[in-house]
Amino acid sequence: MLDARFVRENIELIKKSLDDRHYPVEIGEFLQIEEKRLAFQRASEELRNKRNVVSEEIGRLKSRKQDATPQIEAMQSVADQIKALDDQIKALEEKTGAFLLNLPNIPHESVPPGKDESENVEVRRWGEPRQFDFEPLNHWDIGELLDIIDFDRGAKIAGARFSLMKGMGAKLERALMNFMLDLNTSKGYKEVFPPILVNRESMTGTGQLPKFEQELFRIADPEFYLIPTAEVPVTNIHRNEILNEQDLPLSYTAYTPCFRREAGSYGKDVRGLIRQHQFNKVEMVKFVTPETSFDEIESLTGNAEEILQRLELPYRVIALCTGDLGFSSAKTYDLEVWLPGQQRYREISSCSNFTDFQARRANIRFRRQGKKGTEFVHTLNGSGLAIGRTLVAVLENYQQKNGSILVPAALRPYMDIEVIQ
RNA sequence: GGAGAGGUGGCCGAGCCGGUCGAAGGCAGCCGCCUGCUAAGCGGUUGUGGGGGUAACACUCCACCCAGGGUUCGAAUCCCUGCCUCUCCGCCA
Repeated sequence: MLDARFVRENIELIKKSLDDRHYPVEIGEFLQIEEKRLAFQRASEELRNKRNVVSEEIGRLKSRKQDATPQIEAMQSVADQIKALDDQIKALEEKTGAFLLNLPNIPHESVPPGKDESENVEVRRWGEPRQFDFEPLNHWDIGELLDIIDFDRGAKIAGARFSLMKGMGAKLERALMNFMLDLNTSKGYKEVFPPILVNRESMTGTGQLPKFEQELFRIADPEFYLIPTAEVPVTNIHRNEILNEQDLPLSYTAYTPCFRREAGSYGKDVRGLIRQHQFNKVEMVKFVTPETSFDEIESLTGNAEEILQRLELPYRVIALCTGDLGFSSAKTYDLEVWLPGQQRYREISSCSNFTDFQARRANIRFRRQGKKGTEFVHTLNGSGLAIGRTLVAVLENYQQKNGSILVPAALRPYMDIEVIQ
């Protein structure tokens, strides 16, 4: 969320931002409503001041057993006026609040302009796609041939876009989680294991609600939301808190299952593990001071890249353009891993700087040493990495002619075997 | 699931038969004084958000005693709803 006063005073910047994002929002009304709201607020406060002064006098009179009837009668109408004004203020606030909640973050100046994903910019590549002396298989074929991924039974148990990991497939999944958590904690990230059902406030704090309700699984009674990413519970660790400058940056890593409706993606990636309703992910989340956040996104992305490097999986780094940038993000790098079965790079991580956008929604502040007042922190997060897609990449990149899978060296301590067959 | 207690400032903790309570007291922090040093002692000071104001301070107004409603001229104090914590009983592990 952006600050109401900031929007009031920087309306041209907001217009440009929305334009860059190709994000149509009607902002004409906002300024007028705000003006009205402020005028009503001033009027209401003036009346309250009057009421406070007279009420105090009434108290004094009564304690001296003197008559206060005229004062009380005069204040009755004032109370009514205040109430009427406050009702109007509340109605106006609802409008401006809804408007602000649906306003996306402002892209950073370094974000390449563009209308959609076709104009994203490749920043760098790492590793060479392997040359196969046979026709590489898709991971779903590999998974079924080795009997380590069972899509039919996943569908029987739950439905489409669910799968059952078996034997070495399940173990590989677990090995990847542990490998990533160990690497991240060795880089200074604190491991946490948060709730995966969260309340409405948390979902609003990180920006999933109210705009993206249709993406989420919800439990009706009592009301809970299933997290679509660990970003939600982990960022909300510090919701409504004031942190100390010397404690920043705070870095967390968490493994959680993630749940997504994937509404509107019918027909996309229907086969395989790429797009599931439930998937595992290790996430990294940072709380930093404003002046460091654009350096932090580079190091955060570097941390995610190192996971792929250690697994020796070829990938490229993509800078999302303004038109493809997520709602809450000011800048995002996607990591895309090479999938031989599909002969293309596929997203495996997304690293974003949300600047103070989430922090303002979630009210996460910090105090500078020796200074009065508070500021909003900047929050960042990145997948490090999506487990299911990493497993896909391992299967497809490490497949051998005889149908077996070579276990990447980095994972052998976690797998106790060298080959899945 | 049944019964009860409670949620107050950075922390502890009074107030809770409505009025001068932004809130006693203690601790912690900060600034002075004192002291050969440390400790103790003495005095002062310390929240957040939003308006107005200022070059920036100052200053000033409003709101905030878990959250949201209500009663009242006036609510930390009374009423309702929700959330959370704790205790006992029951149930399940």
